[in-house]
Amino acid sequence: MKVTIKDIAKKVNRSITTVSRALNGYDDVGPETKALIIKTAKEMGYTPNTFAQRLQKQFTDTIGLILPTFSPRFADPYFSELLAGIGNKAAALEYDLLVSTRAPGEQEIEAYRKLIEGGRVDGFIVVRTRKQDARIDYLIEQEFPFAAFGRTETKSDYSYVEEDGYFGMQLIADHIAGLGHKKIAVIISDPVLNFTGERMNGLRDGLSRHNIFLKDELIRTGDLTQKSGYETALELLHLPERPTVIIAFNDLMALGAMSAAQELGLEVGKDVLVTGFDDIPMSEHSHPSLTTVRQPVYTIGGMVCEMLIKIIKKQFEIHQQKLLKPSLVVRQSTGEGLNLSVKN
Amino acid sequence: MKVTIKDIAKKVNRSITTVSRALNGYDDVGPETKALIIKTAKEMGYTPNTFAQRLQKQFTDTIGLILPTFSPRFADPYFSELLAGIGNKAAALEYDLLVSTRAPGEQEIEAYRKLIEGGRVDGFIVVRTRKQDARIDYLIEQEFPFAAFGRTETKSDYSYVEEDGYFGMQLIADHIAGLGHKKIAVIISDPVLNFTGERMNGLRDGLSRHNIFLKDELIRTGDLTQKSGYETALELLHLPERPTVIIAFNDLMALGAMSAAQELGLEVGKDVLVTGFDDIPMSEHSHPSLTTVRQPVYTIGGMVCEMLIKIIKKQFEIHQQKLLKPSLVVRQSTGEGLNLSVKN
DNA sequence: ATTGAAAATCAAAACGTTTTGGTTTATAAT
DNA sequence: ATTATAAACCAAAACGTTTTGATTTTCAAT
Repeated sequence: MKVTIKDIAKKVNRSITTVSRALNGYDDVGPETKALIIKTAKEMGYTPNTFAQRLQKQFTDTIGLILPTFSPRFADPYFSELLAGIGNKAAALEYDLLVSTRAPGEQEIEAYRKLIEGGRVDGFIVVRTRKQDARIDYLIEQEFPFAAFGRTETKSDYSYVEEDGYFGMQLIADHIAGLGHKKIAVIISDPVLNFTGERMNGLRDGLSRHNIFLKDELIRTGDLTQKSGYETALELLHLPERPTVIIAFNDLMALGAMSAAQELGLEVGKDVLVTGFDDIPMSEHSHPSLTTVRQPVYTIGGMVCEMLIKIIKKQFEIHQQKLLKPSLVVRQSTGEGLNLSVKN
Repeated sequence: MKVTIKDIAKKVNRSITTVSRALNGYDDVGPETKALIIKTAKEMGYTPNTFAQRLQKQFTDTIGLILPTFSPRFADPYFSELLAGIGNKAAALEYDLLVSTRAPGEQEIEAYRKLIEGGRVDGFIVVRTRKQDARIDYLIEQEFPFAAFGRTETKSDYSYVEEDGYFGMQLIADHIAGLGHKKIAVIISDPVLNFTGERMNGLRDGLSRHNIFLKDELIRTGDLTQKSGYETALELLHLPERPTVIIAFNDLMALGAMSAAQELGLEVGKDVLVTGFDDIPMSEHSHPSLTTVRQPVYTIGGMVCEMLIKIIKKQFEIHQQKLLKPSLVVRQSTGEGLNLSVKN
């Protein structure tokens, strides 16, 4: 049988009020009773019943995270790292993390609604924001605490952490332009996602400063998986006028694109350059290694989590908005240090 | 303000008992009152307070998952797919999923203890079992419901789902032996993990049937990340008598090993064969594509989750133990269809 | 001796449900 | 007309906490 506050009260011959107050460090209980209570509580192995606490205190010490699963096979190193970042910070700050997975759409909002109405979480972390984001609209309308990883086009009055995709893509643009390439193909992500637009603008503006303009025909949309990167690149590389650069909007697609190029017998980094975005761990040890934009996902996860908890605790009244400057990581896929590899 | 059962009771002029019973489908409430109650509940947007329910009913409808994070950068597609499998099944069966991440060790058990004592979860899913698994020992001792993905060496009386690593590695052994290779290197995983032993035995036994015996020098331990696969393979390939096959204990390390080989100018699938284990999505679209053993992680996640929920609901008394037969997926990294790739 | 303030303690209410063990009302059977 | 049965309903207790608003005790100051 679980030990309750009542059992302790009986044992030390005090009221449950006193026990509760002693355990919660109030100063209106005598020093020796307090010591005694704390000692017996430990001896009896007392742990407070969370649900009773939460029912009474009207908050949950839990944050919700509903992962948008796009493809059926949701195998993304990016997300597991983000999750670890969020989860570890939450644990450090003594919060529970309630995780759900839901495909974008009607069901998704329903999942948010249920958690809110059931009083199950104190706030949400919203990830992978869309240009028009029903989740954010809903949460703002409900005045429910949340923090987002990413911005939206429409609303702006909420707390978020964002890496500057516009800036990141300019780094790529400068790098590629600096290498003298002009036939540039792009594998973008779903235009519905906010970062797609950001990155696209950054890329366009960056290239145009070097008088390079993208051809519509060379812009294709992938779904952020390696598979789609592979397939899209295959199409691109079969075009009569083959592009010499493929810029992918994330690493997974870039890795897929490299495979496609290699399968066609092209040397990546020479015959065709490939760039990614994210810098997942794989990108450092792929062959060739991938030039990409570093986004410290683990850290970002922690930041968003911390931000949300501060919001929940009302530790600041104006919304926090952090824009992180990513950095360029130049590797072999754009020709860096390729001469190092020698047969045997 | 949140709508409670009391508000509804007041509105329809019935007791809260009746409202509760109507909402829970008891048959001792009149048909029209029942209809009325259900209707007003919907109109007022009533959602029961989960904590009150749980406090009263003494169960939580929540399952716990504590992910063992080995490396600081926890970016593993395998785990995010597993998580999706578990999460979606949990949602389908109306259970919450409480996720924590914790490095193996003292703190880890502490995390289990806290969730149990606080009455926060009805059961656990234990993943990536160790040969001697303190988590499982603890849960058995506490008689707390759980289901594991993986077995242990010591205890056996509990429910689990396991893919047959012994069998899987025999498939690899037969395949490799059939190709006539003898200089075989292995990148194993941490010997503490249960599947390491299983797979090793399968590999040894499989190869010995073809009169092939592994050299100790060619057996190295990695940590399941791509990086360690890369580094270990580099060592192996620099050995005076270079192995012609590298068998890695998971796909991530295999992909790293391929990069290493390629960096040394070796052609994977010809100069050196590489195999993995898991069949993560990346493996199909790497270059060359990776020969591996398919493990349906998403499905397994769902199975373990379902199993646990059945245990919680006491839907069977003897422990369920499922051993899945994995299948071999032969691809280019062991020479399959390599002739297809043509320069331009 | 009385008063006042401070220290220590506690009974009862509250949080929002479900469950227990009824009671009331209507209807049918004697 | 009484009794038994079924249908519809409900008051109160319970789950395990925290909080509110006391009350009691102690002790110093008058």
